[in-house]
Amino acid sequence: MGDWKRSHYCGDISAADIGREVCLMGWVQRRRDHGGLIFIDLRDREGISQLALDPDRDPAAHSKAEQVRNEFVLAARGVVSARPEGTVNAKMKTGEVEVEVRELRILNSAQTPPFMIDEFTEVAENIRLKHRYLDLRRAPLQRNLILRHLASKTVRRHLDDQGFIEIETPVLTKSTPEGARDYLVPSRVTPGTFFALPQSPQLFKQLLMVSGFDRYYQIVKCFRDEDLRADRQPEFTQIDCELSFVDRDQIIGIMESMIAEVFKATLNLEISLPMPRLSCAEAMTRFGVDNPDLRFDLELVELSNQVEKSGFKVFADVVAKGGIVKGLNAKGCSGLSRKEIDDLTEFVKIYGAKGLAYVKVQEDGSWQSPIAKFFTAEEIAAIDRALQAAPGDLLLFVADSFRIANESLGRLRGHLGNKLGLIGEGVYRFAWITDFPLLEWDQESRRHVAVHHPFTAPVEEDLALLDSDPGKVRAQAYDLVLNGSEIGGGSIRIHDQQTQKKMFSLLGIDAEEAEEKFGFLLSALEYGAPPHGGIAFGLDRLVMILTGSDSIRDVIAFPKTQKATCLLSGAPDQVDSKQLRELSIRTARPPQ
RNA sequence: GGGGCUGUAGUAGAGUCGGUUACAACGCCGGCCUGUCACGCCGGAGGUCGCGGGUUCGAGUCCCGUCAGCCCCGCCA
Repeated sequence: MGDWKRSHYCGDISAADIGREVCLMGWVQRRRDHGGLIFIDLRDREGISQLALDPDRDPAAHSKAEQVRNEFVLAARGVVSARPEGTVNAKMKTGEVEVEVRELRILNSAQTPPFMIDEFTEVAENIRLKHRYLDLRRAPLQRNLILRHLASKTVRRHLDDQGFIEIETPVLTKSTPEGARDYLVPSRVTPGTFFALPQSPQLFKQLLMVSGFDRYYQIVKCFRDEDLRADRQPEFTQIDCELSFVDRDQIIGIMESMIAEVFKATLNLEISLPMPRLSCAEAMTRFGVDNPDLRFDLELVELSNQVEKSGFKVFADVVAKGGIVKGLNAKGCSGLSRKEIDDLTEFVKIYGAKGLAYVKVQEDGSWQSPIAKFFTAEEIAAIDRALQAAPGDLLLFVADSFRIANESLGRLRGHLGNKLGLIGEGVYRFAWITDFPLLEWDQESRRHVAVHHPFTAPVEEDLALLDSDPGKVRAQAYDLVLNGSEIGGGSIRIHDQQTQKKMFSLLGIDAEEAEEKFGFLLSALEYGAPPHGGIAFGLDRLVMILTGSDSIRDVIAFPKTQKATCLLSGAPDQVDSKQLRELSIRTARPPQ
């Protein structure tokens, strides 16, 4: 660069700078060589400016420009000038002006990149990931990561304003039972033992409350060794918060105003507060899932009463055995083809449903359906009434256990919302989901498991039920759902040792194991633990929604593939046998 | 662990019923061009059809396996 100093970002020069001498540095987006005149579009993170090189005016700069290729790194000194009449480019932010280059320096050359650094070229994701540093040069990912920064910055400012203190917690910590599979790190100093990477800083932030920090937050990496999805990476970032001497509503109030500020700062959107709330039970009843997408209706209706005495054995038997029948009215969809309905049937089978019954409501209001013949006129009228059926509608039914009927039809609801175009662009619908059950019976392990986590406090008036009917106990837990995606969740925590011990025992963790795995927490609870609670938001998911991304990978600088590998660095990889010896590690199976 | 989709020049695609030398575009290289802006025109180079096996006189195409990427189920307190 010599003694040259950049004066402006490429995207930042405008008509106000006409006549000014500038120095730009950036990458060659494009060179247009007219034999005489050469134009170069120079790009940096803020945008693109056109360099004009005239052989008559500056022959030295012009001849240097002849060697330039895409993605070369240039420094250009010159004068901002108005483009001649008729050559203004209205599509460009800087399209009114150009830089008449007086001096040009090639700061670095570049190989032809494996794909074009532009917005027009679609590239397979494995190639993008292998050359991630080039993909990150492209405008969409630049935009996403800059917006992510803006979101983080807003969160920090808001929480600081609210008296939160940012405190770091260990990344090398202790593996504890419950929850996701841990990533483990062997200890060299204590052979045969392992650290775990945190699934969340849960216990440490509670200990910080015991320490009296009162309001803590951290934007922090968390690690879960589970299979990946479009919205799940093995390492992800949480906005992690914990507060003392507050109740659920205070936490919700602080957090929803934080989220509203993030929307204001990133999308310039006003979110109306307070955000709506739904009990978990109501969400299940109306939408079949505990993370409903509220951007469209298509509500589910339970029809067990209407069909339990019907001649349609599939429905009647399910109800007789304690299951339920639920229906949903796909308004105006009676025109769906047999193939399309078969596809919907396949869709619900993914979630364990055995089938999908359907009714097309004809012009005269009568049913066209394989199951119509099993129902009396009264039953048909009752079902029509419950579903508010009208000519042209398509009624869909699933009969199964409570869990499967709700989940399969609830997922189908989401699928139809997309397929039928019921979801408007730029619409954001929040809901706090509250009153989750504390515990859930797990068939496989024949025990109760925590719905949220083992440190969640029961609703006070349900405390007595802990002994008599633990499945009925509600938790002081809450999730924030946005457009059908869970973007955050938290709870009021247990702050007395006796309740915490009882909770462990309900989860089938005996006193000895509780002491071994969670002894440090149990001890801390004895030394004046304040009432406290908190929440954690998935920053990646939030930014995914803010940027309209289909994949979490598009909001993470260096993401992993579905097989949890990094195509850029080649991680994970074998290590030197000396490293393994030092760690007292021997592998049972060679890598394939 | 399971279900599904995809894989053809650097990139993204076409390739019919199995049949000659695998196409055109963008990019790349060379030439021409003094107001373009995803510049234009002319010419050129570039292929282990993911990999392995099988069927066949003959496979990019059919079959089996395998690898990789993606979507989903399970899993994710």
